[in-house]
Amino acid sequence: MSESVLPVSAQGVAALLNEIGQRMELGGESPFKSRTYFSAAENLLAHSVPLAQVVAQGKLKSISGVGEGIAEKIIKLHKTGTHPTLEFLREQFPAGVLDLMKIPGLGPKKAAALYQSLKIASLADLEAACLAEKLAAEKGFGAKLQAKILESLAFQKRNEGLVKINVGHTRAFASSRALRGRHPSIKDVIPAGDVRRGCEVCGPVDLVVVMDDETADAVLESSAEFRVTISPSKSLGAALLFATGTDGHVSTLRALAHAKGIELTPESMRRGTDELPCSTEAEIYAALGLHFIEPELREGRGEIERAKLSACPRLIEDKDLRGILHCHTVFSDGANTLDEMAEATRKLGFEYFGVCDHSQSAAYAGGMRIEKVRAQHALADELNRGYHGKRFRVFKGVESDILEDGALDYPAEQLDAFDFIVASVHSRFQLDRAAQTARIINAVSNPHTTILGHATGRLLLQREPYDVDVEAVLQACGEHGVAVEINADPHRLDLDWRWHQRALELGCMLAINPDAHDTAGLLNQKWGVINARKGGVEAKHVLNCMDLAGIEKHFEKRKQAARG
DNA sequence: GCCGTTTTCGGCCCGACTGTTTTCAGTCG
Repeated sequence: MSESVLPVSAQGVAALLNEIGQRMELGGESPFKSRTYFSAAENLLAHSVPLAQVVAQGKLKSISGVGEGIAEKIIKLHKTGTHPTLEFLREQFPAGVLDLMKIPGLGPKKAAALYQSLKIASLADLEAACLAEKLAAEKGFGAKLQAKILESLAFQKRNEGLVKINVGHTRAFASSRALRGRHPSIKDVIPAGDVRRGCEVCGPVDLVVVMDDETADAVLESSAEFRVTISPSKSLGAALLFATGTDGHVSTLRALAHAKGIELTPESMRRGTDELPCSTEAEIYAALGLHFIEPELREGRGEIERAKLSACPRLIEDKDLRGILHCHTVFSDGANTLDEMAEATRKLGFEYFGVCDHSQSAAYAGGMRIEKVRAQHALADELNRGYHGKRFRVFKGVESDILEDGALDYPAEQLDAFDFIVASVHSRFQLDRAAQTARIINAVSNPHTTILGHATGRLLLQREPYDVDVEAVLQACGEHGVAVEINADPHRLDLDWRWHQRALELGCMLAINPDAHDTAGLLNQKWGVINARKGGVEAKHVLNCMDLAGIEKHFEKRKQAARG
């Protein structure tokens, strides 16, 4: 390592502040103190001015949650990548103890206790202790927790090597940029595989390197997290097709080709000794008598049979979205104000912004009591007066908790004051299937409900969906005219794309919602669009592809119906 | 550690569940 360190980015500094906070928790510091570090990190990330500029201008303390002490730490972390306080804390616990806290059921107290009593300093240590039944014998632990930990370690193992779509994309495009400079004969590097198919979780990076100089192959080697296919331009279509997959899709295509006397390989397409053109995938599908199949649909789920009969639908694209619904602000657990969020949305070219802060039961997320709702509505009215004539509107929404019995979180007269309502489950995940299903059906049967939020509650690679009869819920949404959310947060992407077609068959509209907690989160929309494409969704199926006039009418119609 | 003052220290987001206890601490959302 060289002495001169590049300034650490805001993201890097935020990660280090979070580490300080976590280590303070482990050390038993006041939870208020560690929480300050977490919120400073969050607000630093949400701050619109570049960190280097804020530091240079001495304006760190203008960031909420940053005072004298944390400002000094941010400066040192930014300039050197560390801080004496952090180094001191790092001496108390090995890094592996932080990993323990990622296991559900293990918080800072329990993680610290396990390190101190059993010297558990990694997930491997933890697993060994559980298998040896040592954990259950510890004070404060028991057989149930031990079993739950083993289960979640197994869950992690199943998902080993997988990353969420946003990380997958960053990785693939960064490696592709890096490779491009590697050799002068490289013409292009195209991410394929899971990334190109728009999968919600991605395995190793697949790249197709386009180069016509075959002697240069040796400069590129595949590895465990990296698979490279080298292809000349003339057979790029074939190479891309094979590298994109899935195996199921490709093997069905090959069988189809075989039946037509065509041999299809990653290097070529031939009929007997005749080379057929395959520089694009379109040429290959055409030669096989198929309409072109978009990469997102190539999952071996009947798409080839459908492509024999008709062209694939014009899948939704980013530009089809006209507005944004379901976002948070400082009125609950968001980091930006309502006007910052609305203005950022308008600048992205959208026609409307639907604010949906948490409802009163979500106390942990700063859920709004009725007085706070009134204040937000007054502010929204004021902003809308300012937007008059600018073809932009703020809609007064709310993300209402679905209570245990399926009721929404405000009395009916209050519900009536909102323009629209996203109803979501945030508690009681462990209800049995029948109760959970009945609860959600009850919520979507409420005439005030406009959209069902994150229908299954899954957190990708972190938490399984709650046990619910999705078919029955979608059927109820269809019957009651409730749109089903495709939550575009890359941690969720819920409703799962495998259910999208069924939802449409049952008469549901879909809504692609970013669930943004700051202005940067508005860009989540792109993951939602990719996911919807994977589900075969078209713009006409999506609520927020309606223009401003259209959605005003939709909300108004539902409100009239709710008033009966 | 920050914040906002009833300007110098007390409050900070809190209620419910879960598994462990044997009356509650820790975790979670």
